[in-house]
Amino acid sequence: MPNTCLSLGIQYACMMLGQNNLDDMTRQGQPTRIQTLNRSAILEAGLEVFSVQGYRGATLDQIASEAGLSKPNLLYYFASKEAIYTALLEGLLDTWLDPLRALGPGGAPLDEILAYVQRKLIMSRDYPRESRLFANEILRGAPQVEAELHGALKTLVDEKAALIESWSAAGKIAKVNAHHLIISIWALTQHYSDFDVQVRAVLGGDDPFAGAAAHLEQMFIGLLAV
Amino acid sequence: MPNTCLSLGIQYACMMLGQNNLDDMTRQGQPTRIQTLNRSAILEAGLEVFSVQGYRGATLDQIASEAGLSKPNLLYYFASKEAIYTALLEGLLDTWLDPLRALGPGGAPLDEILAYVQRKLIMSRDYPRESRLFANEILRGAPQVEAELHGALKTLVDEKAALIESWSAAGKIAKVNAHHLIISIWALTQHYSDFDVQVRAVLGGDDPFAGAAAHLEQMFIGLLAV
DNA sequence: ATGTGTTTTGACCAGATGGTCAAGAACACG
DNA sequence: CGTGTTCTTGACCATCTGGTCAAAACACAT
Repeated sequence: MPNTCLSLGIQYACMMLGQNNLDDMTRQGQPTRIQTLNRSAILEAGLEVFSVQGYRGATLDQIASEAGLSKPNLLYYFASKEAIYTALLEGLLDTWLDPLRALGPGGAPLDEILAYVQRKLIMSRDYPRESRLFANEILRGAPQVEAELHGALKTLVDEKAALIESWSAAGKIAKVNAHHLIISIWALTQHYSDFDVQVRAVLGGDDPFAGAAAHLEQMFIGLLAV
Repeated sequence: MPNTCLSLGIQYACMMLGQNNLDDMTRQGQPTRIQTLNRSAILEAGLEVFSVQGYRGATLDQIASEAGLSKPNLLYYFASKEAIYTALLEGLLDTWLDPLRALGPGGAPLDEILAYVQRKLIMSRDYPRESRLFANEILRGAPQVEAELHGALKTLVDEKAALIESWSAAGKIAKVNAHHLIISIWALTQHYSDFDVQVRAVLGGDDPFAGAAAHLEQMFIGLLAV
């Protein structure tokens, strides 16, 4: 049943761009066990390949072989190379911002920020491929996520920056430029995943993340303590 | 004179891999005016394209068109795509480390480090393409420069880290992990070029580098002042 | 076991891509 | 001007790459 458009009588779905056969099916009900399995295998493989090679550098053959599927089979589950990439990016920024969302007025200001730094560092340690995928996308000029950067990202950052600056103004932490503070937290934590091979070369045998946790804590205490 | 190997009687040169015609010529004397011009136009174009697209993502056609030359003409000056890329990377790490080399026992310890931070930030501002080229290479796993990372880079960093730790031990600056200090300087400064589009999205209209200079100074004074 | 819908794949295609080559155009220089 | 060298390019090639398709293989409910 290659041409679902006509054989199933759901032509309307085929008017939408970027569709593949599966989009029709999933619209009708739960994905099958095999669909769940293979789609996630493809996304996993795509993450592996895209995060190292970037969008243009990655090939469907690499992804297919990494996923243990044939290339036509890939394209049975995703309409195109771009669809795989988009599926990966979709929601990634969202997940990436979760640690920042958790920063709130609940605890002591300094502790809130230090906890954010550590959460972000742990994400770099545990999800380096996601970090690199994102880094590749930004290096290219963020063609796929630029809208989100100016939308969701900026909104959230502005909100959290306001909170931090209120702490600053109240004398609970040192006076800082809150936007640059947030940027510097990203820079410092993501560097340990994105530049992993350089960091490890420089450190010799030491585990980067143990030393990083201590160093970053020291940095932000020095910057923010009053 | 396409086949220089036989027509000039310098077969020995052709035994070396990666040679092109020009390598034979330049071996014999000064490059001509046109050679100097075109080679640098190609490197400039290659920098422009590789820094955004990465090695695999860049195409000879893009580079040729950016350089205002035909593709066969590119390959008259460089033996292959890889040769262009290698020529760009060659020496880049070296240049990249110049600011660190300049860090020495001459001035007041804190000033030396702060000056290094500012030099590095200025390089990010003035040479963002070089920074991104390097970032792309590292993200890929540094296939072309891994040897240099473990060699020249590590040696220099170890040397400067020892100097910084001697300052630390003498109580002239706070006690810090000097390796992580250097890494954090790289992370913070390079982030402003590599993640430029994200930084600008978050900051709105503000010039990133003005704010960055102040923020980084504040960070490292907070960390290092005794 | 049979039939229906799902999943998989070998063969194929068009366009892109890195690279070659022979011949012509431009140049340097006596 | 003439001539040997340097420079440039149109046409071409093999391979890679994203993507298509029809048919075969499979899963599974009845």
